[in-house]
Amino acid sequence: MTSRAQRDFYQNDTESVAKGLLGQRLICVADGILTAGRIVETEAYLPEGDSACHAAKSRTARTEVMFGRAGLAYVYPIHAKFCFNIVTESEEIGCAVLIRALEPLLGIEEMRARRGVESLKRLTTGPACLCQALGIDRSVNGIDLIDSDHIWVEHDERLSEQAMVTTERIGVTSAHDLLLRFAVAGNGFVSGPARMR
DNA sequence: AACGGGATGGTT
DNA sequence: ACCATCCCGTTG
Repeated sequence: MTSRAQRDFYQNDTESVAKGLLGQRLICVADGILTAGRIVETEAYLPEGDSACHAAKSRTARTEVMFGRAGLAYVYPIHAKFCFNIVTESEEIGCAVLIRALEPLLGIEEMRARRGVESLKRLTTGPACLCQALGIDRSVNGIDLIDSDHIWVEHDERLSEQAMVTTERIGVTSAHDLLLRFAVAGNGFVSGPARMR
């Protein structure tokens, strides 16, 4: 049984969506090859009071999709790599959830080929790593996850609060006080202590 | 046109 | 701890 996440799932406050995405499956078809992983780590970027949110700084060509409808993919380049986000809340509100890590489920050999590494642990741990593994690039920006046959989210188990851990976000240089990183407690594919700053 | 700083990740 | 690498927003 499979059920794709619908618009109403994303049309929610960003923190709730970030938590709700934990345990769900991200499916991507790139170059005719399907890869998938279980979402185990996310971060929320809020429309208000969050100086680390791209949309909070400026509404430009880069961040325009963040102001679009919930369920759109927001892919931005950084350091010659890409990060994958899902837009949340309402149109004209700039916010999104960053997907930071997956547990590989399908297409693992293709992930290895794309990543150029053998280690299962290193395939999809880290936002740019999972993009490379799934074949997510600039062309994914703006795709609607609700009706795309290229990339979407399927519901799996809904995690309890006790099954999650909450921490500060990784790599941000402002808004350190906000606890907006969520991960599956004890999951080995969550980006590790070495990256906790 | 020039400049500087990343929501990174791999290496030393 | 360092830095490769490049895009984007800002400034001049």
